[in-house]
Amino acid sequence: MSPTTPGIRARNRAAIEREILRVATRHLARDGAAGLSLRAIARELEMASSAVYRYVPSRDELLTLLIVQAYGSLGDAVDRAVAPAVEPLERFRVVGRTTRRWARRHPHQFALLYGSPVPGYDAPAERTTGPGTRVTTVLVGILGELQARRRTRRDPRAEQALAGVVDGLRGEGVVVSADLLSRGLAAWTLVLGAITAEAFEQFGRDTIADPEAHFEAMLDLAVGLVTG
Amino acid sequence: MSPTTPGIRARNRAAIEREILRVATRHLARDGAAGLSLRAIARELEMASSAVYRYVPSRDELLTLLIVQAYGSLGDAVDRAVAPAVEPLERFRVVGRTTRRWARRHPHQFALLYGSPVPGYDAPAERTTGPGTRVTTVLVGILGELQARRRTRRDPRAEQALAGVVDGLRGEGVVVSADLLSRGLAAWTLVLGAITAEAFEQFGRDTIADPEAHFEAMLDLAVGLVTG
DNA sequence: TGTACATCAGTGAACGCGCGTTCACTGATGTAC
DNA sequence: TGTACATCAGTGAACGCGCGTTCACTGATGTAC
Repeated sequence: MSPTTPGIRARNRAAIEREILRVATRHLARDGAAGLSLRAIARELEMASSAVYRYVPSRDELLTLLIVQAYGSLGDAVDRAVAPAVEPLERFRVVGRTTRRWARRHPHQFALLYGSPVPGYDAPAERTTGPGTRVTTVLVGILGELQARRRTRRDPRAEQALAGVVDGLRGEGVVVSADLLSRGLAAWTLVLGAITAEAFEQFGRDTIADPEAHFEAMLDLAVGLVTG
Repeated sequence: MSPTTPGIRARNRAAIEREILRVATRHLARDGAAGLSLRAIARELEMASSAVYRYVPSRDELLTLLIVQAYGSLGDAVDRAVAPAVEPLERFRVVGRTTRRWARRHPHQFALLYGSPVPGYDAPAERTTGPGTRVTTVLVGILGELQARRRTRRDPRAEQALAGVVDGLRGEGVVVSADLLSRGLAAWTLVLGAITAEAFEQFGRDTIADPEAHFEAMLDLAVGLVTG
């Protein structure tokens, strides 16, 4: 057996690793991050709780894996939904709608990424920031396109607030003025805020009669922020 | 002793109730809602853990008290900061700034009110919605004033999305069009979203060079949403 | 092809921890006559 | 003013639960010669 093809042990290993992650994802979806328990996962897989440690070094590591996976799931959904040919402002709407739909389908995952920090856990930045920037990258691409067909306005305060980011983006080949970036951030903050408000019921249950229509209204106003 | 003046037992009781709430508030501020523990509070007050049950019927009840208290604390801060005479748009800014300052000073309280739900606990609506509407009331008042000096625009989608709310407000003596209410909700969603993003580091640590300037920029754009 | 050894998966018991809540009980404080 | 009784605060032990993690050990799988 050549060393590149994995033996059955390695394949079993990979299969069980997937099983663990699958069950963990289900538990996360049902009970939330705070309720995630290695023992419960082991019980469901009918292994001794100690056996899980052959595959996952600790509960915190597992949480990190789940965060990475959640970012991946959201990133995939957005990438699938966004067709690059479409007009940038419409693309922005699609990103917003897709993120909202994803959040509604995976509320605990959404809370894990965008909600209060999990008590007793802090995400290792070096492993979660990468997967976390995929949606941001799409949004920044949209801003870059918008900038190209726009005359640059100066906004000294935005330049101060976002010093460094504008330069950083230019280093990645995206030219965006501080003014437009500030507006883009506001637009996305509004969209994410609307999703958060809905997910966490910040305005009370059943206050808003038609959540879809309300979200579309928020999207329009968000678009107005970047075009204005 | 007249029945209206409380005896020393009652006064001791009230004092100890305050003590418990004080310690609970400190623990909440330090460890967050998920880490709140009756036993830990009892330990700090040097009483048996069972003794706490003479004052607080359960952990969930205590959490409810803390939520009510947090809403009160935020409401007080906003009321203190907002002088009714001031121009409404400036008042909106003051509400935003005050809420942000409060959130930065009380991050765990903020998470309790506006973050992910506490696992295993759901707030009894009949006791938390009242205290939770104080900031909203101020905002609605601002919208009412703005409406008075504005010609009403019709927005059928907003009317559909917010059916009931507009009528409900009118019942409380506040006349706001669905269009303006929708814009006001967007503005506040943007402000709250910006505070949330900062509190939960949604855009990564240290991405924004000058958070104060950034927040002011968001406030300006939020104001633009209601005037636009 | 067969044998000796190394690697690995998985077990079961244990450590040490913390939690919410209940319950029978003691002793002090208040109340009614 | 004094006495009998009721109320209340507080105790300490216990129940029952769950958790993350470690460790010595068994038996199967893979590897080198």
